[in-house]
Amino acid sequence: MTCTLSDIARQTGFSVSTVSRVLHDNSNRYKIREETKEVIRSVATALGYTPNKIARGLRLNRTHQMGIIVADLANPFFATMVKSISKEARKSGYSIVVCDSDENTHLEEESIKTLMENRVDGLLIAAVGVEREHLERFRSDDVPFVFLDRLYDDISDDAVSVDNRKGARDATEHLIQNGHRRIAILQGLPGTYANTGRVTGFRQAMADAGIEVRDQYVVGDDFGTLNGFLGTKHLLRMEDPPTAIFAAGYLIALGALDALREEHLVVPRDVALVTFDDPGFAPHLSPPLTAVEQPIEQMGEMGVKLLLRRLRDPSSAPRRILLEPRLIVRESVAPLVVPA
Amino acid sequence: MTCTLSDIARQTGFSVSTVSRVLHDNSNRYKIREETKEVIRSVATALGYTPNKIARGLRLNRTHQMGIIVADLANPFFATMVKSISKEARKSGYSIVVCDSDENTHLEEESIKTLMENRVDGLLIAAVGVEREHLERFRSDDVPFVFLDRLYDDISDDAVSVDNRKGARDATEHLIQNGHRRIAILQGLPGTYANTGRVTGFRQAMADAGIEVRDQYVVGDDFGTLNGFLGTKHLLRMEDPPTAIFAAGYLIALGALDALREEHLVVPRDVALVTFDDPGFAPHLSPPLTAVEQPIEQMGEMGVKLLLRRLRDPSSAPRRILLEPRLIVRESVAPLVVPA
DNA sequence: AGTGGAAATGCAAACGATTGCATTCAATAT
DNA sequence: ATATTGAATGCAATCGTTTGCATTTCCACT
Repeated sequence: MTCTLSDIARQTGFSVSTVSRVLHDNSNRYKIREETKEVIRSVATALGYTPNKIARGLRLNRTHQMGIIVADLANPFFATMVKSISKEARKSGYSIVVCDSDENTHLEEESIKTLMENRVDGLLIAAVGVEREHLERFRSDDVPFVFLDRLYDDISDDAVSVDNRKGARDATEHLIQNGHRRIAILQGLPGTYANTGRVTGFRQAMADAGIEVRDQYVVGDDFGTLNGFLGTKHLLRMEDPPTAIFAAGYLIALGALDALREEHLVVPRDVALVTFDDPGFAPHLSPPLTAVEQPIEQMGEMGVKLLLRRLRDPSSAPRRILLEPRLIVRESVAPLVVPA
Repeated sequence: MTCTLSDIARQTGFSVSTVSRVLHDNSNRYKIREETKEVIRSVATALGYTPNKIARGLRLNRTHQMGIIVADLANPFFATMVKSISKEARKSGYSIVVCDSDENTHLEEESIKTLMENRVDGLLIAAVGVEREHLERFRSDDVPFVFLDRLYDDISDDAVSVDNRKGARDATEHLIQNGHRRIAILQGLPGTYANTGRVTGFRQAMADAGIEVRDQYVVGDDFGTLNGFLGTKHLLRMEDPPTAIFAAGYLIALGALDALREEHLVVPRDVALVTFDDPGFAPHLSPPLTAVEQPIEQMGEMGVKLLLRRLRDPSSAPRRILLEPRLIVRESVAPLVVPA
């Protein structure tokens, strides 16, 4: 039996308007006698009044909900991101409606449609990232989008991501500084924002050090574990195998680790390994994995802030923010020992 | 410029009622001429009509949103659960509003309040699980609760969890069958539903095998990594250290692994290790970890189903479902070799 | 021709809030 | 005494739907 403003009005003898003003309007535009405020407030708590955001949303055209779409909630990366979004959104009185697109463009489109029907005030989206036509179709000035993690180069919305190039460069330089020259990269899905950045950073670091990157040292085509496993096996079978490997994602690194163990190679003694992305369990692997940590929480937080800013000031210029990742050195890279 | 039913009505010359019936009512209670249906539908798509669920929610007193509260979204366990909830909910046209209580009773209460204000149709909650008074306070027949994973023994709502006792028994029996007698348990937070069940299962298995469990073999007080680390260190310092360890959660197991490595003990040669909970990376640890896998997806799915059933039929008897976990044998347990 | 009934559609109230524009009343100023 | 003012409150429209109850039209049947 939820109670409404008019229930309180009836009980107190005041009008619905007055009750509404006492309970919800904190701008001091209306003068209400202290005494009546008290009466109304006490009756409200007595009846257990819970404001109806649905009704308010209809009237004000603001639901105080934001929509979130991520490509895979079961991925700790996105889960952590959603957690930080939730925390930041709550601070401003927003709730989040979460959708999982399951790395599927069609479900992504469905999700957008649903969120639009729910009249969310804005949308944070970590897009699947291959196609984008369906995104354009829903762009409207009414409901702002903020892109997270997975960007499109020429998109004109607010966006937050991580400097993939920088992270990859740092990781690669770390290998180079440890004396490695024959360095391979296990890449993710070609054409995606993340992969392109990471491969580019890798190449830059190699070029800066004056090392040629051999074509056969660039292997893989997917961010999954199996790809890391197969890619590593492939590398190890070469007549001139690499002494160090840079994995473009943590699942890839797990696959690499499996392959190396299966070949009875010890990390870092026989092969050095660095990975992009630093999942929580990385310190507990053996050896603890050297990894590029992404500022995930910060990304979620910034995303919410950008969205809130746009809701306040819809005409402000869109911003694109690149956060800095950080190389965390643990024990999976050792100086190269040159065979005597 | 979102378009409404009345925009379509104006364009087509029909009344709002008729437009509404064509676009949303698929019960054949009203007869509408085929021809007018077509006209209305085509104008609707031409104008890009998006139904306003807020308005509809107000009228029908149904938002088609369900609220989810989990204790920690960054925990892969809950992330996976939310993912499966999202999938199952979408099938029935429901969206999910997600809150993270951060293992904090006060935030949990706040979350419930927010979700109530949002007028979600029902609530799925993986509770923090120590206190419960705040939960009772919000119990109402209007908004049904379904408890997930973390239950209270005497609660009268629908609930789904996992058979912790059975899982712990299976794990312990596996150790016993491998010849172990001196078996320790690293427990989680005492007093929580999960911990109690797991400890009980452990004790049952030991009792059934006629092995006495020594008090000093039951250590720990928290589900975190540090607790696993410290607990293991403690066990290893004993004059009569255990030959096998059962960890009540995966973070505990990670800590145990760290401690064992630090002591230069090799799993499973020197110490056997089983854990409750089977995170995705368990197969990639060295050694691959033998673990009790929980049917997480199924739990989310069942939770949604229970909630939907109750929404359809509010007076049906509450059900409490216990799902079966499954021991996955990998390589962290070996037969005990008795020193000659 | 009159009646009954079905088919097709419209009217208007309701859901619970917000808010511009009255209205009432008392106090102060002229 | 009257006009002016401001404080305190109420009226009623509005947001976009849904739906019970008309209403209109038309056809079939006696």
